[in-house]
Amino acid sequence: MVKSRKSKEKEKEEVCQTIEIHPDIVKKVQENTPSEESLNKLAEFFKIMGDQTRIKILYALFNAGEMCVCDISYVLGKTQSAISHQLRILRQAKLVKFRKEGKVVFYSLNDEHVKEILDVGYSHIKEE
Amino acid sequence: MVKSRKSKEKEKEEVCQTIEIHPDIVKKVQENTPSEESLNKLAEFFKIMGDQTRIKILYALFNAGEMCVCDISYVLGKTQSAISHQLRILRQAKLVKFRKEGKVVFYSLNDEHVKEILDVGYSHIKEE
DNA sequence: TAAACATATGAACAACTATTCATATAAATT
DNA sequence: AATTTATATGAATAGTTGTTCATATGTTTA
Repeated sequence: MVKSRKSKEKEKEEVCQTIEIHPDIVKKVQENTPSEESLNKLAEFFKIMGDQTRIKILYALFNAGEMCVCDISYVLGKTQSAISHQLRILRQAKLVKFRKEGKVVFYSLNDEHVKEILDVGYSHIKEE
Repeated sequence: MVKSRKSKEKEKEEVCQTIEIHPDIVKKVQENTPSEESLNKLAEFFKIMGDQTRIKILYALFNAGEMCVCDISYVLGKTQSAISHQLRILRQAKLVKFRKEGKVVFYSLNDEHVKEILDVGYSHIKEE
């Protein structure tokens, strides 16, 4: 069912004419791609990192080590409510952990990866 | 203006009573945080990674090396239009590059970082 | 040059999300 | 016990985003 348009080059047959696709490429891609569930989780993870407020919270926690909600609100210039809502999301994603001391709740990064990912992202946006 | 509630431990004064914050912590965070512009770009970058379709495209390109739009559509089971729209976003973010050969447009990853970031993200979601 | 094809794109719509506002909970202070 | 303080959370809203549909662009083939 596959019609290769050109075979000048050996591996260049993945052309897509009349809705027919070269099966080798398709197979290769399908085999090496993580499961649907993993891809879901991965997208979900990046989605959580993809918000300015949350990025700022993560950077603040990295620099301070540990901060209470009120401090974060002050530093970021956002309402306590907005910060609390975002902290809940970060908590559920297990990107931050917390510790209660009386009324005050201290948040900190939960994971070595978080800074690592921020760094890789940073070096990407800083390149050119 | 700052009232430290407790000084049992030296560095634990970042408590936030009556809207007053310990200035040392605030200063430290403010000095070490990337510029507003960088944080914007960073959030924007992660936002782009935070979509299942786009993640799948990136994985497919990584595995195949190079793919035309129609191939991608077929592998991901999405319409050509949906894929084209997402490719435009990936293009604008410089995550993919393209090469035209007649009618066909071949896309590939533009950046070493892309796979690196996918990997770091993957190892995060695979941990527990 | 007309038809077929691969890709791109604008508009519309539905789904999602971040913030605000009001209020709840829970701990500390008076 | 009542008040103050720190944080959490539900509901409402405004803004954003991904997909679909229709169509445009540009290339190849007949």
